[in-house]
Amino acid sequence: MNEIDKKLLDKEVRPTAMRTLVYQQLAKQNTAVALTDIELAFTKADRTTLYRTVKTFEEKGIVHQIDDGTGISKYALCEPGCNCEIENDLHLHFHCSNCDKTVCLTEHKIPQISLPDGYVAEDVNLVVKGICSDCSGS
Amino acid sequence: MNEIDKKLLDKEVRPTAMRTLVYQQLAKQNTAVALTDIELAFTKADRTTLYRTVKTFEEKGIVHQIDDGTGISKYALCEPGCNCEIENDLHLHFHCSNCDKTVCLTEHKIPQISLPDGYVAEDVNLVVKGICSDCSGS
DNA sequence: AATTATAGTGCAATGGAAGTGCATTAACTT
DNA sequence: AAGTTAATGCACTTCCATTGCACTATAATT
Repeated sequence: MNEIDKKLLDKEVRPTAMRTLVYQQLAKQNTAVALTDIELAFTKADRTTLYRTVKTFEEKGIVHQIDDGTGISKYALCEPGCNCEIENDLHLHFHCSNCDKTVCLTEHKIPQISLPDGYVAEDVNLVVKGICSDCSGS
Repeated sequence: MNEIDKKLLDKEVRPTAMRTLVYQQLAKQNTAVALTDIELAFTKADRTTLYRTVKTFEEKGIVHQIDDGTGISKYALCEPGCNCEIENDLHLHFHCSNCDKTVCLTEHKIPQISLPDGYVAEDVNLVVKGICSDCSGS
């Protein structure tokens, strides 16, 4: 059994051929990808399957969903350092308005936020928009 | 001429009847509203008109658009303290996962974010999700 | 090994929101 | 009042997310 299947099993996801391939594909990326991107990579598979595969991954904590403000959900593998479910360990995301790519800045943690009385925080989402290093040419 | 029309003119927006009404409606809210909400408040007006009205307001700095992660754009009037266009003066938003309302926490500014080399920030969006004061019952 | 149960996949269709083109109407200008 | 420009309403399109149902593959049971 390969590494990926072990990881899937570890997260209580049955490692089907499709799921292994999708995981592989996600692991290749250095940016967060939209469902459409995955679709393009697997022209033979159905969109619904990919959709549900990613949803399953998300529920089981294998990927995290990113809302970068484009209106299109992006997904990225949860890295070892990415404990999405643990508060105060959330990283921020950067969306480049030039190349339209979204990257996880895993090492950049979101600072503690103070809220007014009565507000209970459960999740924090921080997206910075601008020009990424590839596009700024520096 | 009433107060609202003065404000619209001040922002270089011609104060039509529709626009004045939409402004009025937005001023009534204490939460950010979706286009659908505005639509429901003006059943006689066309959705496109409301859509374009809000777009115009946004372009002219009368309202700001909020992406609270639900995938539906919300809008809220820019308050005197809300200088959306000026960087580092962005406030954060809170989305209640119980009542599904989004509020502007105008007094809570977003802290300065440090980015890796080559990244240029143009806009920052910070949304906290959780339970609002109305729903937490405290 | 055959049978049953469960989970995964593919196809088709729906729904919701955003956005566009064009004709009509209202509002300003001279 | 005539002409120009902006605003509005209607119809339509597009895009992504999501669901229902049938079919297939996988795992469990006998």
